[in-house]
Amino acid sequence: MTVNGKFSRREREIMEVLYRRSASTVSEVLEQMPDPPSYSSVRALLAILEQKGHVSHRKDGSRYLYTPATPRKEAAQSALSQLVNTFFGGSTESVVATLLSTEERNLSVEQLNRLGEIIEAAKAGKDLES
Amino acid sequence: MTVNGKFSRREREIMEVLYRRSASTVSEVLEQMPDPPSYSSVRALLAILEQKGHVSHRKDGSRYLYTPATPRKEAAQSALSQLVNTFFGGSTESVVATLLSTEERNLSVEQLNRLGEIIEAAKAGKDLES
DNA sequence: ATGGAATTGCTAAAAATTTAGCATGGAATG
DNA sequence: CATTCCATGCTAAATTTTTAGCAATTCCAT
Repeated sequence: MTVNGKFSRREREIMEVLYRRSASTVSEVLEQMPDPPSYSSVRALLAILEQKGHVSHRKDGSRYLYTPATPRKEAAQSALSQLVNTFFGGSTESVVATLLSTEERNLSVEQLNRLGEIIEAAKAGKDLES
Repeated sequence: MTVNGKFSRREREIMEVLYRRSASTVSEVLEQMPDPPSYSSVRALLAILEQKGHVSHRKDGSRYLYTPATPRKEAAQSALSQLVNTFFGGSTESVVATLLSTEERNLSVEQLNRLGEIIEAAKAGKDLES
């Protein structure tokens, strides 16, 4: 819900940049934007986002560094559940399957092994509960 | 990129509903919307989305059934990569880890087993390549 | 058939988003 | 220093999004 919520198009674009890069200056945000607007626009949008409480800034010399107000981890979980629900009917399995099958993301054997371990660990955790 | 792209807030909300439910009438979309606008608005937005090529409609008796133009599977992959990149630095492992930790309580041992199998299968596929 | 309910086609207006640009102040450079 | 470059504070305007509502049409139950 966090990067979805009620953001406008540009607001969302900016939030995404901030989550990809963490603390960023206006110019940095601008550079990372697709179909980038003017410098002025980015500034205005950041100000709005700040006023709404989604972003905060601190001074770094003469310019500002902007960061998302809600921590990446939290936002990530929220965005992930949202996505699992809209596109995968809430099925974690489907997500993992898709994640592995997507060609671009061709995983090495080592990576696959680590994923296996993650799952084993989860199973182990499960056992403790019974 | 598909449910992100350049959608406005309402457009995005509507697309998400359509991906959750596939073919839907205007009223159905309306019902599923958070902080729902008027019936009129939904109709207008659907018309715009259609004109832009993001949804299509067919007649069902006297009303229209709307569906997303790009198939769910495709949109899902696209949205997933987008999310993996913005929040997880492109790391599939992190995503799986988060997926399991967020819903660990809800995943049964059987589900975990199936996930393990999915990974084993991917490994097997890998072997064939060498 | 007939009245009511639901749905679409349109058009116009309200609201929100997005953009532009001037004025100002600090930092860096020569 | 003086000048140039960047970055900010503001304000106003352009554009897009979002909403509202009337008229016409179809469907359904009475």
